[in-house]
Amino acid sequence: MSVRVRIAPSPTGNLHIGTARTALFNWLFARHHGGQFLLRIEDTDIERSKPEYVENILSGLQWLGLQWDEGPFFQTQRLHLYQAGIQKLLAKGLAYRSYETPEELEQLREAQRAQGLPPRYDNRHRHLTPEEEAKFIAEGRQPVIRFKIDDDREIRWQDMVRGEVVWQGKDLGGDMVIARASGQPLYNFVVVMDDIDMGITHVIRGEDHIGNTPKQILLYEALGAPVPKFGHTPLILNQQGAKLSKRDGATSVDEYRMMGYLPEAFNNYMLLLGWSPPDTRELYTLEEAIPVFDFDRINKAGARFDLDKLNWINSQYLHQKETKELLPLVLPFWQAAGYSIDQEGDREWLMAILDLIKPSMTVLKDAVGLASYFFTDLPDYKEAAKEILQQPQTKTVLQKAKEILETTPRLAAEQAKATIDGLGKELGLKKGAVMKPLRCALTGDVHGPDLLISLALLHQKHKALPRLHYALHL
RNA sequence: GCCCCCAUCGUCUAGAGGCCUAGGACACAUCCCUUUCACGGAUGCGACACGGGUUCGAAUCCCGUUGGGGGUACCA
Repeated sequence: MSVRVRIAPSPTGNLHIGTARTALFNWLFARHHGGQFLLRIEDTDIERSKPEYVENILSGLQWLGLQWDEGPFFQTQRLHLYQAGIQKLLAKGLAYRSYETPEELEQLREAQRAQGLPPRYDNRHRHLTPEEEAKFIAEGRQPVIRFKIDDDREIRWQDMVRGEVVWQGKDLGGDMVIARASGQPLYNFVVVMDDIDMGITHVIRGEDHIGNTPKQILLYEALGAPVPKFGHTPLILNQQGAKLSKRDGATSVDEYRMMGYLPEAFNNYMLLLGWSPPDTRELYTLEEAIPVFDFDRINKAGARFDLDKLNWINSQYLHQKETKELLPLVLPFWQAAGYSIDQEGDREWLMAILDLIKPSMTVLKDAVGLASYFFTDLPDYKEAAKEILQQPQTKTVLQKAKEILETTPRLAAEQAKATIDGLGKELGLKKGAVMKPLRCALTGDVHGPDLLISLALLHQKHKALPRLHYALHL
C-alpha cells in the first residue's frame, strides 16, 4: 500500500514553525517512500478561522517548497461527510444525544475539582429514557452528540517514534462530544472521518496530539476503518523549554521570511530539530534529505529553538549562493530601505557590492546595513569615525588621496591597491595609518568590508571625492 | 490534582552493554589569516540529573526519586 500522509493546519493563525516542521517531516516521509502528501485545512472552528490565515499557510508552505500532491481540502466544504458519519454512529448506538447545559458541566467540573478528582464527564445522559429526552427537548435544550467511551477499555498502539503507548479508557474523560449543539462537528471526529476518507496511512503530528490518539483509535474502530500508523514528533520549545507561543518572539514562518532567512536554510534547521543525520554532516537541502530521512532517527525529547544555529545555517547557504542568484533576493530589501537603484544599469555595480558584503551577511536583511554607505550621498558618520577624522595625520592622508582621485577618473580595485600603497610609501606611513582615516572618511565607520574595493566602487559613482572633501572640512 | 511523554556539554545532538579518556555542530574563548569587521583555518572550554539494582562490565537494561514538557473543552 502506498504511503499517504497529510498536514492539517487550522487557519487560526499564520503558518506556525511547529506546523511547518510537521509539514516538513510529512513531506520528507512521503517523498522518501514515494507516497502522497496532502494538505487539509481544518476550519471547523468558524469563529477563529480566517481566510487570510489560509492564504498565509498556503504561501508559507510554497515558500518552503513543501508542495502538496492533493488539496487543499477544506473541512467546511465536507460537512455532509461528517453528518453521515454522525448518523452512522447514532444508528449503531455508539453515540447519543446529550442535553446538559454548559453551566451544568461547569458545576460538575467544579465539584470534581473540589474533591481533587480529575475533571471528566460522568456519562449522565448516556441512557436517557424517551420521557427524559422529551422533557429536555421541551425545555428547548439543544443536544450535543457524544461518542461512547468505555472506562475499562485499554487502547494501545505502536508509535513510530515512541514505541508502544498504552492508554486506559477511564483516563479519556468520559463520553466525548463529537458535534456541538449547533451541529458543528468537532476536531477529533472530523480528523478521523477525513483521514479515513482520504486514505491516510500514517498520521505524523506533534506530541501535543498524543492524548487525542486513543480517542481517535476508538473512532476508527467504531467507524469500521483500519487504524493508520501514528508518529508523534517532539515539540519545538522556546528558550525556556516550554511550548512555543506567540509571546516567544517570531513564531510564524512569515516573520523569518521577512527577516531574510532562506527557505532552504529554514528547512535545514527545522530538519535538525528533532531529527539527526546518519553522519556528522548537518547541511542538507530538501532533495538531499529525502533519501536519508527516516523515523528511526527522530528524537523523543523536545528541542529548543536556537536562533544562533539557524543564523549559522542561514549564513552558510547565503555564502554558498552565487551572487547573481542572491541579487534578486537582496534587491527587495534594498528597495524597502529606500535605496534608489537602477536594476538594469547598475547590475554590475550591485553585483560587486554584493560580492563584497556577502561573507558578512547572516540574513538577507543584513545587506541593508552593510551596503548603506554605497547608496547614500554621504555616509552616516559614527562617533568613533569622527574621532579618527579629527586626528592631525588624517588631513594629510585624505588630502593626498583626494589629489590622486581627482586625476584618476576611474579606478579598478587592483589599481586602488597600488595607489593606496604608493600613497603610504610617499607619506612614510604604515598601511593602517592610511587605511583607517580613509575608511572613516569613505564609509563613516571604523570597520567594514574591504576598503579598496569599496573605494573603487564608490569612485565609480562619483561618491568618493565628495566624501574626502567633506571629511577634510569636518 | 489526574493522565501521558521525556531526561548526554549553555543549545541541537551522536551513542542499540565493552569500540567512551563520551564524538560532532552552534555559541563562547584564544591564536593564525587580514588595514578593520566579517569569512575561512587551528586550538581550547564544556555533559551522561540523582539513588538503587541487573551484569565480569552500564550513558546504554530495570526500579525509584527529582526535574522538565504535553494533555486534561460544545478549540485545533
